[in-house]
Amino acid sequence: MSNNNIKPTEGEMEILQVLWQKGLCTVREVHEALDKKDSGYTTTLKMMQIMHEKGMVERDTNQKTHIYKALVNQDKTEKQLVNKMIDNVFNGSAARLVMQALGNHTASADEIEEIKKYLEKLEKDN
Amino acid sequence: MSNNNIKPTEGEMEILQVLWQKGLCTVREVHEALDKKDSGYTTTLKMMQIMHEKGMVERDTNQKTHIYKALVNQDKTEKQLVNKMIDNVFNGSAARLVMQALGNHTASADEIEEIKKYLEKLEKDN
DNA sequence: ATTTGAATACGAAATAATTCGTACAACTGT
DNA sequence: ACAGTTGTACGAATTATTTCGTATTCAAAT
Repeated sequence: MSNNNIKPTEGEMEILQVLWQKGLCTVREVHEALDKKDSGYTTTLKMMQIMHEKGMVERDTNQKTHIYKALVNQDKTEKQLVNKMIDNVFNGSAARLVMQALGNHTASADEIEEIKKYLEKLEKDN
Repeated sequence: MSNNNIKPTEGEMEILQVLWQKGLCTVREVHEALDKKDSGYTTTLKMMQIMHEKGMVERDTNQKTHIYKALVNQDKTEKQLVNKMIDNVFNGSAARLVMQALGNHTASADEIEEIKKYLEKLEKDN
């Protein structure tokens, strides 16, 4: 129960996405990765500053151009969001979420194989 | 591409949840199903009125006590939200979402069986 | 008929999230 | 040294969402 009951906003999630993927980033790198034609550079800057205040990211301010890094844990955050969706949208049924996810965004044959393996492993562990 | 690019808010989702499950509902029924000690009856009422303006629900106003019914499609909405999460949180990988969902909210043995069947069906259809 | 309770309508406050303008600081190249 | 460019800081406007107070309507029970 340690620290985070963090609930990133949608905009924050987009930024975290980039930080998780790239590790260390300047604001500009993040902004470009998001290539939002709809919102300006200072918007991204501001959001990252707010995330810093909230303790979601840390930054190195030794250089003029600051370097940001995610502090919130990716796996934990993903779990949180998925759980929330399961409760919130699928009335607690993980299975329903899974089927919706697969029926949908059609997973490739490889992905399906991978998932099957995963399921077998889960069954063994019970 | 017909009508909805609806993006229900979190509060709206909670209400839709109830409507989908029960079919027809009064405001009070919805409010009670949500048993939020934190927000009052008129809040739920107002939200449902707004949802009506947005065309997410319809209502029968023949009686004093209005009867609401969801207009947005459950399956479609779920798909939308799941897709969004896949893109937004799992960089496009449905498989990653699935594993997160399973590893997590541990699905029962029955659920796992069900999912396996589903996967086999998917494979045949390719 | 009058009171009481349960409903809706509606405006507006409170809160949260996003967006941006503008000022100023630091580096770059001339 | 100075102009131009790129960066951060920060307040404030905008927009979205949630919440509620208050007025009013309707129906039922006294």
